[in-house]
Amino acid sequence: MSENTHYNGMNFDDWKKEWKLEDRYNFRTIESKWQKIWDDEKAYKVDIDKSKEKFYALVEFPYPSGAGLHVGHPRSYTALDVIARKKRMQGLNVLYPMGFDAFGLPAENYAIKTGVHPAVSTKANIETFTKQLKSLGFSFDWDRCFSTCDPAYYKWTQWMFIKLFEKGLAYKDKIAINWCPSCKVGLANEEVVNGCCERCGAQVVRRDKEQWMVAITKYADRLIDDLEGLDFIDRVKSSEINWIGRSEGAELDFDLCSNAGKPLDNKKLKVFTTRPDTAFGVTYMVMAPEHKFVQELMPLFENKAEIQAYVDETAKKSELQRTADDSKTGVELKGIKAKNPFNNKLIPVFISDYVLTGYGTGAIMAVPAHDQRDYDFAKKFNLPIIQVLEGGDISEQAWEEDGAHINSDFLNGMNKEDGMKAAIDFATKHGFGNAKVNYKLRDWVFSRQRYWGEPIPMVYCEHCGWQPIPESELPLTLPEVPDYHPNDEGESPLSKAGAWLKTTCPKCGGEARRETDTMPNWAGSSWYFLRYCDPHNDKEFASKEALEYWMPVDWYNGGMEHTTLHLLYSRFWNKFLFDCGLVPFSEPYKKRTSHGMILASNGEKMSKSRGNVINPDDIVSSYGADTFRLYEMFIGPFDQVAMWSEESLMGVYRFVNKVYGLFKKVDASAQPSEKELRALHKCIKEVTERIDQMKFNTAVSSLMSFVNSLSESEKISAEVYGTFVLLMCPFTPHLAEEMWARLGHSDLAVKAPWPVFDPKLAEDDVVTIAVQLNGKMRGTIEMPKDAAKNEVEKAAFALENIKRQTEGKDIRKVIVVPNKIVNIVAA
RNA sequence: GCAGACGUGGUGAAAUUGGUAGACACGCCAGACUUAGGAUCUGGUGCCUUGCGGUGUGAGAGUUCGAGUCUCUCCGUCUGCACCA
Repeated sequence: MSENTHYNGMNFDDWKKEWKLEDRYNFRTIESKWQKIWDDEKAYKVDIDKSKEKFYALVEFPYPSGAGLHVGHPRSYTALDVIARKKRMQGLNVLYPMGFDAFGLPAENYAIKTGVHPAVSTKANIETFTKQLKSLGFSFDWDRCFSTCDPAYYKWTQWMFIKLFEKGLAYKDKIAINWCPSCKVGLANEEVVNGCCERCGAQVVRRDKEQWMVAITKYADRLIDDLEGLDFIDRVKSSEINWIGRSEGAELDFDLCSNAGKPLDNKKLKVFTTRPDTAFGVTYMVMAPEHKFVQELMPLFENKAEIQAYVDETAKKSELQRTADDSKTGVELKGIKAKNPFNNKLIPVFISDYVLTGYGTGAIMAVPAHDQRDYDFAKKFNLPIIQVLEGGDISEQAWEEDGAHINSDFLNGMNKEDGMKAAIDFATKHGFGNAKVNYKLRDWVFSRQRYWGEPIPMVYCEHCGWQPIPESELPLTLPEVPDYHPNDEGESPLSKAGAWLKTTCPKCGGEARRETDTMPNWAGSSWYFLRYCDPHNDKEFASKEALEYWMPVDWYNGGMEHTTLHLLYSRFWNKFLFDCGLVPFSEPYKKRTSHGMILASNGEKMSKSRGNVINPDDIVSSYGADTFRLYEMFIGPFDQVAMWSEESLMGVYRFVNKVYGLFKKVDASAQPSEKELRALHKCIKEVTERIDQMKFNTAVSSLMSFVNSLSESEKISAEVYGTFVLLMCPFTPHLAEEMWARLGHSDLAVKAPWPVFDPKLAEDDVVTIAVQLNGKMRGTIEMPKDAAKNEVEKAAFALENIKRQTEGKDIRKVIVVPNKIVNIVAA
């Protein structure tokens, strides 16, 4: 494209003449014009350039739903677009990519309803999303766009799964999983919200199933510890730490015995406790009803029927029912006792659903004096309560605070720290326990009984067990199936794929059967940021050179709701690849921020059912992309929830029009006044700083203030207006580009250098100093910047108000804070 | 219960981190103008008071010459996790 195309070869004055013909701000023409030019010129395409500093800005790629883009998406995308654009103008080599997280349930459910292949509907949705995103003028490098459902992409997702398998981190296990009876699919813990399916809201039940698992728990410590050096906002860090839930304590073995105290063979009840030092207060034991000992020891129990009935009842309960009711129920296992290894006392053993099978060992030592749950249980079943920590009134409730040890033999008198150490030492010495760290985090359930996901590249052979398919057979593409319904037995639609299922064992060559489960949609998003570095590579998932240049991500913005899902998974995944020597950094993201949700104007969540959804397309067609972008940045603090307001949007629209209209006053020959220059440089300073601090709302207010300050100017110099236009560019790139061209520039505004402020001009040379009397404001004085203290003091006392009110009073003290305030203390 | 965030006009919010509270915008009031446009422009707008002035950042106390900001106590809101031993 020739240099003059966007300027039609005209000179400045000709442009102005033509412009007069179109007095109104026609955003439709302007925006589509510049979008086409940026597209044609590939203005945002980047390549590795080692002479330049890189900057990798990332936003969470969307799931291309049939509903199209939501107003929440552009809040995040515009914010990082502003940052990316500014960094680009500041001379950095900026990677700002976009793609699609395209596997997932909605496309599959749509297929079940309509018979349309998910690949077809997904492709159509991606086209809609792409069009919508382009209409907003984001500076994505579209050449790097891909979808997680592209075989060329998921080939590598499968390849990485095989790596996980080879390193023993992916394994098949029969576990009680969270089963959604409505979606007919197993869910990861992270996908269960209040005992209900995150997607459909149905109550989740427990179900034993063979599942592929990924051993994320092996990385639990590193996922916590490595947060330390990262620039993540606090609530993200604390959520991750909380979710991983590390607690330090001990594992202790209690011998199970006959009523007479004779130990049963190989039946040691292992418990996890964070307070081994309270062991002298243990008065009974509790196992989860699912604990394997319950069935194994069943012949010994005197009340078999009662026990079995309780076990059955618990199994029927949903997670929600089980946690909603905190009244304590349970059954004693009559016929056995446990022996407390600290004092050899025999104590009763119970089963109760307040003990969870999934945490610790599925059994606890109960210390009713110092744990409210145990206390409630003990009261209900009339069990003894022995206080072992001083303090509180245990006739009322459990004492959960610290106190010196009592009734505890060799621990007596010790504080918590010493007691813990002594108790663990004792257990270790006598061989019944050791220090132990426990996590709430569970291994990642990686199987989904669904069609629209990456096939798990594994085959099962009678002789050789589970084997990965050879790398040469990747990608293992999704087969066609007659229909997409999962069945009630929890078999994936892939089980209907006929001939596809049969294959040979890569190890022995014998008959083998393919895995029919697919991966969760979190799989593809766990490494997409790596692929952006080198998206067309068909030899590797990304070249070492590209990864070394672009990684880590410098700034990643996304939703809070992904903190314990995608963010945690992808950090784990990256660490795993790092351990394999495949990526150069152990943490993928340097900085993580999170945007607040956009609510409807009444403060409710936007939803189809409430009918209060704002469609970005409507806003773009009524007000233009620039107004939309600028409004979303102005709406309020970026990290907080905001309410949609059409009135505020109008205010921003007026401002955009005003900036456009200001061109009328632009005069190529006008010299900027000092006042204008000062206002301009102050604006450059503020906008620059505030973008970096993510204070977009006040950055916009700086732009508005500057325009207000020009209201008295008859003529505006082209230089001042041009600089201002560049400051607008990250927010309103189309308008900026248009006005930049009209000023006679033949280069693109989006490639122009970011304005730099002159510190001398950015600060006022005359300051207004407040004058206080005994801390109360009594007036202001105008002084040159950095005026001498005595001058300032003199001016302060010269104020009428001060003269009058200090008359006859004793001046005790005068505090002068340079350029800020004078406070006179008088009595 | 645990963790995190927060509480400022009629509304969304600012406040250079201890120094003029309410920037910027919405709304409202008054006026100007018009080629009637989703108009635009000018001025005003925390509360009480005719004025002088007083008062004001959830409540209360403290530190300070000076507190929206720091400390303590209490009240309230939102978000995440939650029978996690």
